[in-house]
Amino acid sequence: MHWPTTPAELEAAQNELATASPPPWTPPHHILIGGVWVCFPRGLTGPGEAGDPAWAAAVVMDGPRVAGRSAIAGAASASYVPGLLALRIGPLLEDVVRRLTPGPDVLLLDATGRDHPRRAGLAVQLGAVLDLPSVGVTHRPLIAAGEWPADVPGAIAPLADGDEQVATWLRTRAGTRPLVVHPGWRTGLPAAVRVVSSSLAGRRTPEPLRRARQVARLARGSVRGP
DNA sequence: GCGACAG
DNA sequence: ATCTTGTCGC
Repeated sequence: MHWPTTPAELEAAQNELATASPPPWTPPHHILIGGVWVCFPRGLTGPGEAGDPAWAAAVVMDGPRVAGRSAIAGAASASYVPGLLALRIGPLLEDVVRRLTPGPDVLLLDATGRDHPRRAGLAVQLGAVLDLPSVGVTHRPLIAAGEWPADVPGAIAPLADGDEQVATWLRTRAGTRPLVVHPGWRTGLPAAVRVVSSSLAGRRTPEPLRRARQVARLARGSVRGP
């Protein structure tokens, strides 16, 4: 599988992914959890465009330890359009995760899964491309809706598109906005929530994502934005 | 028509 | 995503 380069091609790939039924994955007691992140120049505003400078980083964690990391400098392959995020950063994400050693058992990324116009957000697609269980974590849903959970760590509340639950709010920390957890490739809601909950390290954001963001920003360094 | 819209 | 400012808590 490779990355589509046009909206029509991506939509076709998403429609295919929406009906895929890969073997479900259940997290074992001890797993390596990966996180991947892409950052852009400071000062970049709006949806951006193809060719925007970009830095991607990935980390793999063994419990509290960073077992491996990778980073690359590259360019966005398209502007950002809701529902078509893969066109912008799909290739960068795949590239930087493939350079990660050791390889993770499951991958976290900032993207939706089934909370998507075609039920196949980037969290699903990247997992499929890499043949790796994946979980999406976002600040807000793309199209799903649902009331927030109680202000108690671990509390969840459904996010639905019509009558179908496609993701879940998860209160990772009291007094802070809940995150949206998206089942991705080979993961269901219980597995996705377990993976995220087990990687929090007392923070609002899963540690693999925080560390990947740190590494990406470090790679960006002091490069000036527009 | 208008607003909303993963990053 | 990124920026800015302000506020609160350790």
